[in-house]
Amino acid sequence: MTDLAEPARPAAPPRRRDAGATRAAILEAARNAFAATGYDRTSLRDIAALAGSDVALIPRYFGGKEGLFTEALKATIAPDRLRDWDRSRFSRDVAEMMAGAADIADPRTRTFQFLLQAATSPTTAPLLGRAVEERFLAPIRDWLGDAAGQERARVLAAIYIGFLVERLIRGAALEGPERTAFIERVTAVIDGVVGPQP
Amino acid sequence: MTDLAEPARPAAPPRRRDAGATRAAILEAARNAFAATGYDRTSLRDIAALAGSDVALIPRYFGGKEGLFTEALKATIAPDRLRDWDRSRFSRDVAEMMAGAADIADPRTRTFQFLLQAATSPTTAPLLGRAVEERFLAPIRDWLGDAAGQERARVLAAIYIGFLVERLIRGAALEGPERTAFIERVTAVIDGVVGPQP
DNA sequence: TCGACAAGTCAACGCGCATTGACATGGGCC
DNA sequence: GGCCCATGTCAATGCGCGTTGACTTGTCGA
Repeated sequence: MTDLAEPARPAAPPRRRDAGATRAAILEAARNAFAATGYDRTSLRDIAALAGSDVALIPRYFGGKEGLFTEALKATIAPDRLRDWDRSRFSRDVAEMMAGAADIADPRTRTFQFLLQAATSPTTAPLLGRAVEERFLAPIRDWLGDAAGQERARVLAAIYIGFLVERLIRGAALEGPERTAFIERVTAVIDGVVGPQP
Repeated sequence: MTDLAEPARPAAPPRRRDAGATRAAILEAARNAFAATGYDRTSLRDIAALAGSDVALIPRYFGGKEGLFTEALKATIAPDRLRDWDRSRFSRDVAEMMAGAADIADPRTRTFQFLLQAATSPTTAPLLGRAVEERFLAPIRDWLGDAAGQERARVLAAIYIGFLVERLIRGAALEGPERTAFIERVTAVIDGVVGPQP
């Protein structure tokens, strides 16, 4: 984590004493750090350094590491929704997204990594279940808009999750003809589930 | 982890000095413990207690925690059954396996949990990647036995992982018509990837 | 039977961690 | 302008971890 910890924010506006801003900075740093390295391998010292803050503030503001984690999880689950996809390009868009590098810069990758970390803990797994329902299943279901939408949405979500995990494991991005073939294949698979573009 | 550590093996035959058996007991305990709580949250002391053994033996026999984990992974991802599968029933078999994956008593569930845990820790993800390539992708690739085998195997692996995650998140086992519909859908998806039965 | 060596035990070390409490200090309010 | 509480700093504490090395004990071949 030391590589992440160093620069913090080189020429940041010298934040003055502002508990709210400090809290927010810590929370943002926590979301990134937890997503990148997981709960156990992320130390409060890392987060504090990343936020340009002091370690001791974290137990004080969030009641401890676990408190910070749950709050970061809430902040991650809550806000944005699935963007509006063009249905005629849906499967190909999704396939290309999946083929993309394990790009840490992509906020979707970060979010997903974070959520998946949460899935392995019995205490946070229900949170993930709710997040998936809210962020994936419901929008896709509405979007499919037919009777079988529920179950097809679930299959689609599973495939989506599967490819993201696969990317997580491999680390490297797909390139060249391998990438092309991959996209073709995934497009076909998704079309098989949601139906080809009408 | 203390709840796991206590009983060890109540009325087990008093194992005498046998390095092979001790090694095996440690490995078995490690597979369970890693699957249940993940790499970071599992201590060697937990594993040793679970195996009714001593902590110091683990670095000695396995070269350290990572060595133990790698070996446990290898023991878990065994390609043994794959070659026995009847190709004409392949997709349906896999689909049914996925439908039953939430059953805690099923040893396959432990495998799933183990893999998911491994995927979400940055330390273990590369180890998992190597193990999956060697023990999962390569056999399936050979089994499919055509030029596109590599990429289809990867797609299949991703789908497999995705459904296991989905099952783990939801927790409850599938029942009745929901289960039937699930199996039908997954079978169709897999057929779409590996090709329908020839 | 007995000695040698493998197998198992035990205590200790160093390390990194989260957390604590005592201390310094800035800035809004009278 | 000066108090005083919210805000931030710092050093110290205790704990659990993986790992090490010196030790004891069982077992098997000569």
